[in-house]
Amino acid sequence: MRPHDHGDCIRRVLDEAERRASEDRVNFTPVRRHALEILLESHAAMPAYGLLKRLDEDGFGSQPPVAYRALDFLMEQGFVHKVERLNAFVACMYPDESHAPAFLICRNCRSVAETCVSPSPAALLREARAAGFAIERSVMEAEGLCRACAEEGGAPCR
Amino acid sequence: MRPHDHGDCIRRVLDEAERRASEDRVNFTPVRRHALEILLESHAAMPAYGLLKRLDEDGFGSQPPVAYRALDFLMEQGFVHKVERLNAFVACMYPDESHAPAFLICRNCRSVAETCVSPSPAALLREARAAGFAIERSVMEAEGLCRACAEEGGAPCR
DNA sequence: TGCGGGACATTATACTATAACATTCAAGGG
DNA sequence: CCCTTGAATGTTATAGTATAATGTCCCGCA
Repeated sequence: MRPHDHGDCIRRVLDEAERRASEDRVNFTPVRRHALEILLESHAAMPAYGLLKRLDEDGFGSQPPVAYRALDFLMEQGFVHKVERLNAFVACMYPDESHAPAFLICRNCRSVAETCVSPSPAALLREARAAGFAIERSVMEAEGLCRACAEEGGAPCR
Repeated sequence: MRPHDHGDCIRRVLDEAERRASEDRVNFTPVRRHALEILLESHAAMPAYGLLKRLDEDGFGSQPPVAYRALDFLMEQGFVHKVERLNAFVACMYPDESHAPAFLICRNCRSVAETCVSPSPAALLREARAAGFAIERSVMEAEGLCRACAEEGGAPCR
């Protein structure tokens, strides 16, 4: 992950989410908003039970459905993606664009860089058409080493 | 999934696995081989505990490590892939080629068609390079409706 | 013969996710 | 104003996925 002004980065996404939520008349409740804020704190993927722990500490309840319901909502709205490879969740960096997310997952520090590939890569679309398969969503997950971790023990990405 | 001679399909993959295993001097033990056979029975993804049940019925033991150890081996050797989206496993249809697997996952019948995309799609490689990220493996998972299920209640794919 | 390593057995436990049902509360129609 | 309705949340229980840790067996080899 390239260094960046993370405060800006959070604010930008949060504002966009706020805007989209009110526009779509969906209910951006405190627990949902706070869950998104927590996920935005870093670009690392966070497990559901990690999020739950944070939500609990902040007074939102301690039972699994608290976290999973917030996550379900945020994913439906496209504010959060699940990184299947890690069974963990990250805030979407492009909440304003329709896209098929692609993740660069660092196996060392678990940071997750999201880059969008076009809705679905052309090669895959071709294959799918040939097989008579109708793609509804797709995701790409690549595992490897991020720049910081490759630079030998460099500070973990933020 | 297009109709095909599944007997041939199984034999072909099993032979190739056998060949590769002896070539690489790895130990293709009965439980490992049988696990692969079970996964080859259909192109649907099978959960670890489903595989475990089958292995148990066939006399290979009933504890989770039985299944997970066999799966770990088969994945290391590239004979089996994990479909993260389903927490389930499928036999690889291209055990003789190095590839980044791409899955077309039917949300209705859970059939999984594997198609290989080149080691990593060009667009993603470009993004990764720009971010200083070194990709080690990647996978693409697309969800949708397979031909059989799209043809309204058609027989589930085999 | 002894040793080293891979495979397997066994027990226990950690982690991930959802089902099912009760409660609350706000918006809208009669 | 009251009632209905539905979304959001609270609460309890349980299902499903995966690994840790330790010990045993057996085979190849010095």
